[in-house]
Amino acid sequence: MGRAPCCEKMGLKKGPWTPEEDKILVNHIQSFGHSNWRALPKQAGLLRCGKSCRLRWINYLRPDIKRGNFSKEEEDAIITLHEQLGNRWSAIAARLPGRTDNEIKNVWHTHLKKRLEPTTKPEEQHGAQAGGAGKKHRPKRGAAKKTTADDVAVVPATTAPVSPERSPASSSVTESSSMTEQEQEQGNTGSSAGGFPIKEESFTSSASDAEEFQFDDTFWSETLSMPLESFDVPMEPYDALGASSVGADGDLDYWLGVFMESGDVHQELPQI
DNA sequence: AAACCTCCCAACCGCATTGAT
DNA sequence: CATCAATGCGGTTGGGAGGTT
Repeated sequence: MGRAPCCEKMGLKKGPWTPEEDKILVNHIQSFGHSNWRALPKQAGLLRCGKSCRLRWINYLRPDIKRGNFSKEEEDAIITLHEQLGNRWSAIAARLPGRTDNEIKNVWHTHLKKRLEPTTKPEEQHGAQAGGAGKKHRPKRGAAKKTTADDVAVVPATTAPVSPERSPASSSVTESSSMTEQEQEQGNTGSSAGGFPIKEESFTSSASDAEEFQFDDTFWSETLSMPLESFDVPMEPYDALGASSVGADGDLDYWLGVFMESGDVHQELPQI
């Protein structure tokens, strides 16, 4: 129904986020949580709409996001999950800790989909015709661009438990109304995390703004073990990943290490 | 060495759903 | 019960970067 007016208001900025904006947003969420996305930009002093802030946070700034290329296991998991869930990216993302629906969606459309294309499976992989511009068979650019960690840092157990189960009965695809209880919990009712198991679980036990605050606060203080005031100092997570998407290698390793140690990641894995 | 082509990622848009009043 | 407001989700697009010719 009443659709949010969103960025139609004049003066609201659009387009790529600057490191400065990222900093402001992270700092604000870190301090006050994100109970109200609509009001958040005003409170934080950002010339963005709440929707944009939310997207930026969920897809990029959240500390529990795993960046870098997808491992083979993750890709396989996505394929399997997609067979079961269809294009319900948020539901798929809920089963891949650290991955966002947007990211998964991108990966799917960029290569997984092609890979599965029945008729042209191997050919396409080799680049339809090795001749021509011959661009298709080149190694993933992401690998060069991000050089990350990906294969190295990817949480090993991440995808292992993911695939097979999920009540066969519910495996029909694309039914928006035939969600399983699990999905409903994870995908839809996710108060604010929009299908992120890590956060979700943390929140479901409480589900109040206060809790969200606690989560963020706790998380940041634990992982960064640095006071908020020191925020002037460039923070690895978003700073390094900032608008230019500079290599996140170190960051990824760093965060993964932190999560592994804290046990947060593993707790979420056996989700299926 | 330059130009062209393709790919990938981040962000936006609009609709659907849910919750509150 | 109906309406409004806010959030969540999926589809689509634009810009930047890298590779090949």
